Amino acid sequence: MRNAELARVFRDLAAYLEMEGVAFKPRAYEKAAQAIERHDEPVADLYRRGGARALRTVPGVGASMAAKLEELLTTGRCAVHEEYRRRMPVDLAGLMAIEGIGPKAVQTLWEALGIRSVADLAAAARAGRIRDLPHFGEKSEQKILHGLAFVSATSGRHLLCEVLGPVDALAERLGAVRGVAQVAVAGSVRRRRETVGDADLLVVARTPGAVTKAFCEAPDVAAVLARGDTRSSVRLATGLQIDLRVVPAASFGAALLYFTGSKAHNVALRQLAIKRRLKLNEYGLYRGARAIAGETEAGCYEALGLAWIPPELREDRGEIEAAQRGALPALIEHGSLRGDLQIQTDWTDGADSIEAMARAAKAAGFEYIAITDHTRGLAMTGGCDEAKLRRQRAAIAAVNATVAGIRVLCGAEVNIDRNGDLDLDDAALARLDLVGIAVHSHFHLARAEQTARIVRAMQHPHADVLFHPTGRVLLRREAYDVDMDAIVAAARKTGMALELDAFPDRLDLRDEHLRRAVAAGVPIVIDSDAHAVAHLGFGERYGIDQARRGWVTAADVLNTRPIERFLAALRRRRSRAAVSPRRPAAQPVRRTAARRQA
DNA sequence: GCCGTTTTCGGCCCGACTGTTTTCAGTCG
Repeated sequence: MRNAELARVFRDLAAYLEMEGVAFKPRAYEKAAQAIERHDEPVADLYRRGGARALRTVPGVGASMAAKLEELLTTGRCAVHEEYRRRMPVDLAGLMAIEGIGPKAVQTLWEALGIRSVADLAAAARAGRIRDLPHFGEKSEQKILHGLAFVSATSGRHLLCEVLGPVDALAERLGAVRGVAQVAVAGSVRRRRETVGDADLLVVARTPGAVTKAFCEAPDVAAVLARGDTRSSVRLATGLQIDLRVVPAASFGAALLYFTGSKAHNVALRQLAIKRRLKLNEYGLYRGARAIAGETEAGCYEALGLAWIPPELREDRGEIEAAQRGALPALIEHGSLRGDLQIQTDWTDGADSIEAMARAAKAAGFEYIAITDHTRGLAMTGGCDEAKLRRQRAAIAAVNATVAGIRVLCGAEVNIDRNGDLDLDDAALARLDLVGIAVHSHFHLARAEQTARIVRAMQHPHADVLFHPTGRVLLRREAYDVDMDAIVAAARKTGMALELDAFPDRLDLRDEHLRRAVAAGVPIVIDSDAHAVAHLGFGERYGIDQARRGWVTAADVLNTRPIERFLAALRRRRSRAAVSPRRPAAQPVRRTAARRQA
């Protein structure tokens, strides 16, 4: 059993206990579920090595939970969980994924209307049967319908991070088949879109039958949707559809171009070809009946008078014109990051210690990191107040003294309150090497108010970086309504950096916002938002991809710089901010006023 | 149910919002 499956059982138990009104236990199960999910190695391996005693080394797992884990790992079942499920056989995770629905709502919906699934809920809401339930009303019903619409609009799509592994594994499997000359991943996966609907693989092979067989009979395949010599299609157990195309070597480049897309990019390229009295399709670039390119992508671009365009840019957002002018950006490369500036530890809601994070970051090749635990406004994480930060400063100094080869900076992820004030006093902020500021509450303010609140926080002279600027969670929560042009303008004016939070379900900023920011000359930082040692690679793995989609170069990113140059940039920003006029007091903002600010 | 540099028993999870209510329950971060 994988960690994610074990965690899921514990999450269910937390929800069932919550329904019973049991105190404290739900939180305990929730915490343990999180620890299991984040645990570096499979908990199953831990058990194999050290038995039930070893299970108790997972934080939040004591005797009772270790026994349940042991039962799950040895029998694949948990009697308590099954008993709950027998009494209330509902899709807990699915229903609770809808915004505004928690354990108690699930219970009411089940007991009053027999709702078991998201589909049941949709039917009941559309029939107007929700509004008459106790503690529900017309507005709750509307909210559920809205939540359902959001879930269905995103369903069928997958996070890039969940797709890369299985797709690469399948590509590797095909590459090992005799007679296969080339394998490539195409489609939106190659363009590194943050979410993908399906994946495309391209193969050049002398023996299409053998490749097709290896593809359709791969271990993860749940269903074969189509099976032919040039095109096959399967669905994995995760629901992801993967298409395979077998193409001749002479057409490989043209096919790769065609199947990488985007559609808009392809249309623009074909129009360009027509202007030159050429024809571009998935088999090649043709003048009359004669192919003048097709074997390689670069050859196709060249014959169209273009430099080769990196896949991340192929969205028809000006990349073709830039390629014509020879003005494509020198995109940031993997391996460019020297620092990671958003890291949570076990001082708040992270899983690992400062020292463990420092050692892991050093091993990953970082030269510096900033510890940025939450502040007191985020009470649920045990957020730091001024005194706790003073103690942490001493702990960080101790780590700097013992761990050589990496510099650990004192920072914080400081909460922005409703008025745009920060929840630490100025003296404490001034002592920090790096002040990240972030919104964690009041997501549903009107656009003008939300924007004004964040802009006001950005004007604080001690603030260095705006963390996860839009607050979105991919496939789960929309970004809050904020005027990004106003945020970019404020960053430009204050010299503040905007973060690309590379946690794979955030990727916040998104591509277009990154592009606007760098066009305005706003510095970017790319962070992992690590809550555990295993997360430290996120910046490198997902952040760089996303940054490339945003036309970002290494020079735009502060944490590509060596530590001294990085710190110098922060100092320049702070001295600049210190002489700028006092921030206006918080006051109700009219829509027009916010627009002028932009 | 877990945990321990005040504790092996007694704390943990708190504040704000929303929608449903006329004083509160549920959800969220």
